[in-house]
Amino acid sequence: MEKLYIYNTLSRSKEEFKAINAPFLGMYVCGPTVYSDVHLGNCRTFMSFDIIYRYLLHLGYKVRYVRNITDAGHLEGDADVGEDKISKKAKLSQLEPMEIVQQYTVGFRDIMAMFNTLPPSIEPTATGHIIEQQEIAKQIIKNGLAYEHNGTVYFDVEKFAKTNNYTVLTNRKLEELLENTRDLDGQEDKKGRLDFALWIKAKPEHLMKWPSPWGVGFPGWHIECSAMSTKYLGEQFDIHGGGMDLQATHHTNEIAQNIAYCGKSPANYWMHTNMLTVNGQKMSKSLGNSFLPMELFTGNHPLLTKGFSPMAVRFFMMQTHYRSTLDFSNEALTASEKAYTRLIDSYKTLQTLKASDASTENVHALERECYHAMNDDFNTPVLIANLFDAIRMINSANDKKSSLTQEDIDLLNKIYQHFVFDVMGLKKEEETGKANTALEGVMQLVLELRDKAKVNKDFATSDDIRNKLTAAHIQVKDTKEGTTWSI
RNA sequence: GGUCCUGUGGCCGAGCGGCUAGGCAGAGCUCUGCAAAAGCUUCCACAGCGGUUCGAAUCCGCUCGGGACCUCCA
Repeated sequence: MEKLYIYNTLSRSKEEFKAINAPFLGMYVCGPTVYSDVHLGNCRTFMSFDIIYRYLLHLGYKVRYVRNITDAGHLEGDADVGEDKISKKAKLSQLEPMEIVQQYTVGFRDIMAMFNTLPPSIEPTATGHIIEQQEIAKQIIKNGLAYEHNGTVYFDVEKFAKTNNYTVLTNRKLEELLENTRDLDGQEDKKGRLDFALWIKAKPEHLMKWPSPWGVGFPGWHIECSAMSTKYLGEQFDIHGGGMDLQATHHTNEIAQNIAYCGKSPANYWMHTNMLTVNGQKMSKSLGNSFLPMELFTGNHPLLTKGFSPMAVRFFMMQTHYRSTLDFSNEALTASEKAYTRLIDSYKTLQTLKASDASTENVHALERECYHAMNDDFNTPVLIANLFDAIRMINSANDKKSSLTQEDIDLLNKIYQHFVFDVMGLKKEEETGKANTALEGVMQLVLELRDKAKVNKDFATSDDIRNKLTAAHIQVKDTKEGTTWSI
């Protein structure tokens, strides 16, 4: 079996993947902060890791995939002095913080399900692990790498950096970081300018707070991931992932915390997904250029001419490698939608193919190429290019311009099952149910009437029916085998 | 200011020393009552200038763009 290569941010190169304890595999991905609707950029990250998760499963690994829900501790504004995002939203909406959390967690899961991403094995929350976070903070203090001041616990970055490489993930020099860190207000309690909070003293008006050895407060943002990854995956596990924007601060601090806590760097492979851009600029909440998934599905957005189905969007995302920026536009989406439709239509054609005695195509080579693409750091764009070769084979055979043996047809079916449905997580978007059954009947009737007109050479009538169906978004195709329709 | 990424045809995007990426759009042909679909063929590239090399989109240098991170965001 071909080896799997993964780009590791730690080494800035592709490395052969070796699981610590195969076939078991632990993967942690930083999840969303549930204080507002997920925007499309988050979705891209989670879809990328969904493909990675699915491919690892396909390869036979027993993956424990942990993706947290940040429901406390993530601050608004400047480090350590801003307001907790969820508390703030709760105040604005006059709701309990946990009502905010519930609302957006449910919304997030709904959207993820629409995109057909598999749920993680464990989806732990920060508020559910306050004790664990305090325990880690205590141990880091005990180990001499954190200190308490006025009810807030800070991580001592400069002390840590004396014996450890604090900037493994970014390759920056500590001195430069120290020089360039902006002066922030209200942080006179810190010893070093790079120090970050493990535990933050709560002001009286703060809504989400818990008792601790240092007084009433709430956890810092970074420590939740250290606590939950350690709890569910152990002190060392295989893969840690997240968006690239988390690399320099969140993940850097997470590694420092873990090492300060137990002397071990948490993950062997750090994977970072690139950003979604709009007109070349990062799509982000703060820039106000973000898209909500629902706006995309309905087409209710100034930059869109129409709505796009979740599967078309998923396909669109996969046409770009996860480490490249993906520029988002109506035109690009439209192109992907058509390509996606061809991919699925071709699968339907495959089900009707008749086998020949001899084959003119090398389907085995194609399958190898598909694996080769995915083994090369999950290269979905190349995988898709290969799948379009499969489409060509299927359509050619359907047109009797080439031939496939039954074995080839079976293998093509297997390729579709493995790569299109299992790994890429695409699915046919055909509604089933009563409404659809009724529509089937109506369409059969309409097409019969049209066929009669055609037989009578009454093309005016047959074209009229077709045009009106087209206007109703029903496409009619006359093939040699008869007339087909699709929505 | 620092760290890093990036510049590929009308658009989106792979490739990262020699071998057609792919998709969408465009053109032609085949099929067809006409369409559509499908198939085949085809047009359109590697920001610029130098260098290394038998050979560079791919490596190196410079120039000019674009972006990310260093403050909240996946």
